Amino acid sequence: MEELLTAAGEVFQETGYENATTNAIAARAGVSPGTLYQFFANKQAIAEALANEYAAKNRDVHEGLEEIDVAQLPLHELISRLVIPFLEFRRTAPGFDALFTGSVVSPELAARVQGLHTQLKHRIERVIRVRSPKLPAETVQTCAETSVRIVKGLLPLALEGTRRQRDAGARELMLVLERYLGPIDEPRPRRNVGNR
Amino acid sequence: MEELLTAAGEVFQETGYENATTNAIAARAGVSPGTLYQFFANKQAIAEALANEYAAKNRDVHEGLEEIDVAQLPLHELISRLVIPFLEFRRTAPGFDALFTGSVVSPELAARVQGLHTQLKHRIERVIRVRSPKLPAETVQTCAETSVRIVKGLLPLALEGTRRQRDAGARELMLVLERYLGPIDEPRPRRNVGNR
Amino acid sequence: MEELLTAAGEVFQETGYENATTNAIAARAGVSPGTLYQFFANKQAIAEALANEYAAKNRDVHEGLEEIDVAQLPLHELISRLVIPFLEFRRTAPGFDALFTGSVVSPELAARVQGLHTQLKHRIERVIRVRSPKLPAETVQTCAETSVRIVKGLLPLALEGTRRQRDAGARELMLVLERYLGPIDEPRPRRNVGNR
Amino acid sequence: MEELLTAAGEVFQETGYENATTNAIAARAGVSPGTLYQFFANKQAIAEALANEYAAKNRDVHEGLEEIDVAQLPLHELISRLVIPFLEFRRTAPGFDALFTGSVVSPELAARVQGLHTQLKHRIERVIRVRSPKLPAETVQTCAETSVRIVKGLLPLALEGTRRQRDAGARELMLVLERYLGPIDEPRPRRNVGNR
DNA sequence: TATGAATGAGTGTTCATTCAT
DNA sequence: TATGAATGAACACTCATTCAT
Repeated sequence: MEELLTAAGEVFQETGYENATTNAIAARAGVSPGTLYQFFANKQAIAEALANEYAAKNRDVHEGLEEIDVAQLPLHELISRLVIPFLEFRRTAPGFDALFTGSVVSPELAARVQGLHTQLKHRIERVIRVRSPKLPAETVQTCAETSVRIVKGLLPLALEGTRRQRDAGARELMLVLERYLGPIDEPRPRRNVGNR
Repeated sequence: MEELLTAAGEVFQETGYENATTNAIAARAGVSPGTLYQFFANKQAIAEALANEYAAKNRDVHEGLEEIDVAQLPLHELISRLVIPFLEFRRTAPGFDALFTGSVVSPELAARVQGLHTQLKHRIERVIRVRSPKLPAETVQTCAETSVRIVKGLLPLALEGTRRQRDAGARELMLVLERYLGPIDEPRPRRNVGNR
Repeated sequence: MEELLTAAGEVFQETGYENATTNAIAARAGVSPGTLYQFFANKQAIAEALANEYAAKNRDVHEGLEEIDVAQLPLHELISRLVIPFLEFRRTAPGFDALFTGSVVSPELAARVQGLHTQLKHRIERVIRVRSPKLPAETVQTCAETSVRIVKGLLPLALEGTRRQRDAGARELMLVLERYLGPIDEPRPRRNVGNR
Repeated sequence: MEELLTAAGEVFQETGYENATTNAIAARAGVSPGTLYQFFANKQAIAEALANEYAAKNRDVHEGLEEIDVAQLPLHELISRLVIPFLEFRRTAPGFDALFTGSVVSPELAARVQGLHTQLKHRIERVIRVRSPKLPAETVQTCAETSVRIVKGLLPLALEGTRRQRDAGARELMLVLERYLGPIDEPRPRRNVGNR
């Protein structure tokens, strides 16, 4: 039930995964606890389903980004085009952080949540490979992993506080990425630009 | 009791703050639950004491760093001297992360834990001010805050996995910091070096 | 749940409020502890609900007593009509005394329990005012308060022991009240009796 | 240790027997819990010893009352001479009521406490026998028992509240006793009084 | 299918009691 | 003898989960 996942996301955000009660989630969704357990085997399954939903949403986040843009956009702008939609997605995914940064949850849930991390990392790997094709595979992986960690670490800055603070946070996040990735970035110049 | 805090750190690390039981902590420390409650008023107090202990340890971490080094060392080396002792400290502080990234804890505990963040931020602010005295105060603060977040985000990379992975993680962390801070860094050259 | 209050009354009677355990009450009622807590917020709430129930029962105890009887019945008989139903009620209110004479309970519970005392006192005040309308208000209050205390003090005599002992106790209680209230009692003779 | 019993009396008064903790009693007496347990086998034993002490004190309370006074004093005055010293004693026996009216304590403690009741009853029986020697033994016992209960019931009125309230309470207590015992009282007039 | 009352194991915490010093 | 740190059984209360309806 979509209602249930939405409710779960809200409750997770408010109280954290551990402190969230299944009864509270059911109540928030306007159903009885029994109903909840007809859709989800247990509390953990709710979190897993939520993580899956977020992963799916997340997958669609960069759909608008054409291959050619990835290759030719200046790094600064490319990062904008990557980061801003991601932040937008995060703003609509309550409870994401509660799962993402939650306390030591069970291994299965951790793995599921890790999926979001991996998903993001793969996307960044692809971008780097396109722009810097000569980079050794291992370096690409490291850079992608590091980039994801940077995003994770700076995310709160870009999501919390006033509008102004959030904007500053987002800019800071993009700045860090730009400075970190700049040295390994070798964008191919647009041909028509090169002509002139 | 030091034993109890150690035990608490371990249990927090293993299960997270919420899932840790006071009886488990007591058992780990080899005492009865009653004994635990002679030292700490309640579960939260244990976490607060632990956070305090970590803060104290953390304060001592950079004692060996002379003012003159802060001013004159090449950025790369300065970062080493800052990050490596910090990583060392973190390796001896089990449960630090369970508190640092724990789910929604009580405001008091959150404040106490936040103290660790602030402590680190202040240290970095001082360093930046010494090296780049012309930087506006606000920029200094932003850079420090961002640096702390970078550290937080990349820390797991430098603490988990095999020896080799951890070393690579630590190098990556330092690399990000160097690239991020490099553009604003204006170290004064050593005079005697300049003379020759 | 009525079952639970009954069980609570019994357990309170047997062990006193302080020593009664919520688990024991639940077990006596044939339910699990969790169920108990769906009806009552905490142990104290059980006692309060029980006191309320007793207060409600107690209110109904003298319904059959007509105003005209209060005014005209000989004192001896009036006291019978007041005391005997009250004793009857007490016999069906296990745990009443455990609350009434319980050790230092919380203020709220004490107040609730005090309500039973006050209720009884008000009833007696009304009776005295009807029969001795010239008595100063303060005297009425004092007499009522004293009467309640007498009842409280002699109640065990009328409720414990063999049938014979209880009957004797009840008579003794009524005797004390009669002798205490006799001197201030000025019943109006029935008119038709007086006329002839 | 006298200190310990005094402390126990105070703590019992403040919190009731059940809620009193042995540690609190020891602390109040300025000794360690271990020391307490060298004088008393357990918490109950403290209460028993306290009851014993009170019983001993209580025994001495009416020492000043000569046989001849008992026989010849007007009832009103005799009651004064009995009640007032008793009230005085109660005022110096903190915790007496906590035991006397405490929740359902263990049978042994109840018996010990009952001793105080019995002691008082015997004293009243003797008084009644002296003044009304023709009364059947059973009646004497009943009257004594009832008198004790009256005292118990009205005691709070004579011990609590302001000075004025306590005095009024004491008077009311004596009034009830006088009215109750008056009808069975047959004091022998003083001979020398008859001469004049 | 949806309900929601019922469950009961498990939690944080207390306190009468002990015993090594 | 006096200590007081340590004990651990027991309590009030919670909540993920079940199942008769």
